[in-house]
Amino acid sequence: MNIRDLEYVVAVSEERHFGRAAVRCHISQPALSGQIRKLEASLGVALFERTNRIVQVTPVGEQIVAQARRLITISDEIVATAQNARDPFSGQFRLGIIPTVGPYLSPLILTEISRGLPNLALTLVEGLTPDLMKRLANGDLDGAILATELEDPHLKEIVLYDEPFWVALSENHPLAAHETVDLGELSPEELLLLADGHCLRDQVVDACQAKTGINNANTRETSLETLFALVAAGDGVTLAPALTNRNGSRQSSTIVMRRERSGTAGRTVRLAIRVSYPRAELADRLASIVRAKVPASLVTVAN
Amino acid sequence: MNIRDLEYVVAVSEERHFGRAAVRCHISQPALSGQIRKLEASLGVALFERTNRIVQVTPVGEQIVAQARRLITISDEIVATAQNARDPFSGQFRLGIIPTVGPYLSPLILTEISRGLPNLALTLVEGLTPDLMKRLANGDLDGAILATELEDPHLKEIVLYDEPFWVALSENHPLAAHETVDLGELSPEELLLLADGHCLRDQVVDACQAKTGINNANTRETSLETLFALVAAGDGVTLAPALTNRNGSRQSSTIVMRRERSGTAGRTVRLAIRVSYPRAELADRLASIVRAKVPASLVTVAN
DNA sequence: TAAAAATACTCCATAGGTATTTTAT
DNA sequence: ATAAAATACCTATGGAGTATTTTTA
Repeated sequence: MNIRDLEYVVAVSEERHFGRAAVRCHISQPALSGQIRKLEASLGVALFERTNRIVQVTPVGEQIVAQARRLITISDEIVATAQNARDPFSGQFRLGIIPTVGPYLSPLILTEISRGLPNLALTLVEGLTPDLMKRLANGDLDGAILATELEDPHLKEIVLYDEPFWVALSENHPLAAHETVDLGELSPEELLLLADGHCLRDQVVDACQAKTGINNANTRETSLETLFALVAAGDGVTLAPALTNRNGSRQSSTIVMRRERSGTAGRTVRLAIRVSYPRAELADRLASIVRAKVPASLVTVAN
Repeated sequence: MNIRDLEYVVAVSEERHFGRAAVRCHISQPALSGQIRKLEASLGVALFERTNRIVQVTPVGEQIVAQARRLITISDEIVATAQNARDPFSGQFRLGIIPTVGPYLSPLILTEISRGLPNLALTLVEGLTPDLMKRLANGDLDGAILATELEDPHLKEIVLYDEPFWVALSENHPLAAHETVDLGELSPEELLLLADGHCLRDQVVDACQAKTGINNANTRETSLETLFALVAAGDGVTLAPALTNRNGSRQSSTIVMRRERSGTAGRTVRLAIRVSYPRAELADRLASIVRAKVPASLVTVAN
């Protein structure tokens, strides 16, 4: 057996196609077929059932793919450990980030990261929470910026900041005249929500205690940016995380944001990493940069 | 990187000697040196600091050795998964067993195991609890029969049976005349104990509530068998697990065993395996054989 | 018949061997 | 002086390539 062979197995199990898996592994299809075949022979079990049209993973195959993923993650972590020893702040870091944080946080921190960590190759990956968590646990990502609790015991979090929700209104909306808005003053019908899968959707529904009365009519399958455009157009209102605040910006003069009166609605943004991730020092450093660069007027920084 | 290379690293870290590590890995010393050297080059860090007299593991080396151990365990588990799929009851099983269980349980089960699982290559390894737990977690063992709680979250247990403690006395001892013995009737001075490290020692001390009054004078650095010889010779008394019972045996006519009156003193014997161990069916089968073969007159079988 | 995996073969990188040298105590 | 790791050099296994064939939906 061989770590590379196991990577081939994982690739075939994901692609369900020897040719595409071979491309992904940067080898030829016959080489991949041969290695898989030899591994199956040495293990004495068939990992895949293939015809010329379809590749299926056998039940044992599924088990071994899962074990192979764990093994490959450790193998990557050995490389990360070595990298960390050579220079804790160099090498690669693949950072996942959810869509309701990414566009607002990235511009605040990227300059300082490339200034403060010039030898770090940071790769940003935007995705929804469940996908990012899976990829983080898989070893596909080194860290992820999320806004929900981590149930997975293999993951741990570094809290970054608490981010209140503001009410986003058209400037023509009657409530726009007030300094603050009570969530009770919003009608469930006018509340616009992101699609399922966005943690922000659930958090906004929670905050408005609007479990009843919410239906598909409230949902827009778009980004937060597009939702703002709809709000500006008078299509409705929404709750938005503080970092999206654009009061006073020229581009969006028809939208205004008002503080939520109770000050309790909000979310906690954190950096999630695997508990076994060996570069704790680097993760802490990235967290510090975020905490330093996020405006204290809008969010409450941790620690 | 390479799984075999990582095995070499673990071997060198344990032997602290390239020559001996090479023997253990069944390769020549130059081959081992070369592979380690190449791995260090590819990782960019020194794993070992060697002079011609001494080999030391660097701090990064220690981290990587720990990761390598985990990786190798998964690699072995992949093989076990395949073995399990081919035939759940064949292949190898390395079973640890503590010294106060081994000699009494083994003869009861080995025949049935080789009869019921003819294709299983069972290897018995006798050792003290902490050593067996470490080796089990390391992947050195596939299972271990222990009599203490498992704190390690990577391990889980299959309860085998509850085994009461009996009082072992010389036949000339005054209490030998009674059917049962109250632990309060034993004087702390005459109580003989195994050495530290045997879980039975602590359990006996607990059962006798004899924390005070126990000192080195009670301790004999021997096996339970030798302790019985001392008891037979009138050197003292001890508490012994039920399966050691030899009332009526010819060889040891001068020792008698009496039930402990309250019936509460005892221990739970269990089969410990890693939670990630893939051959649960095999472990369960081994546990069933133990439960079936252990005399219900002496112990309380689980489930 | 067409797409995909398997087979046949060739090549070369590298793991591992033996013989020897270097090094530090 | 000696034990042990490093170096030099050689061999052979096996991983990966290209060209081609087989297979089945």
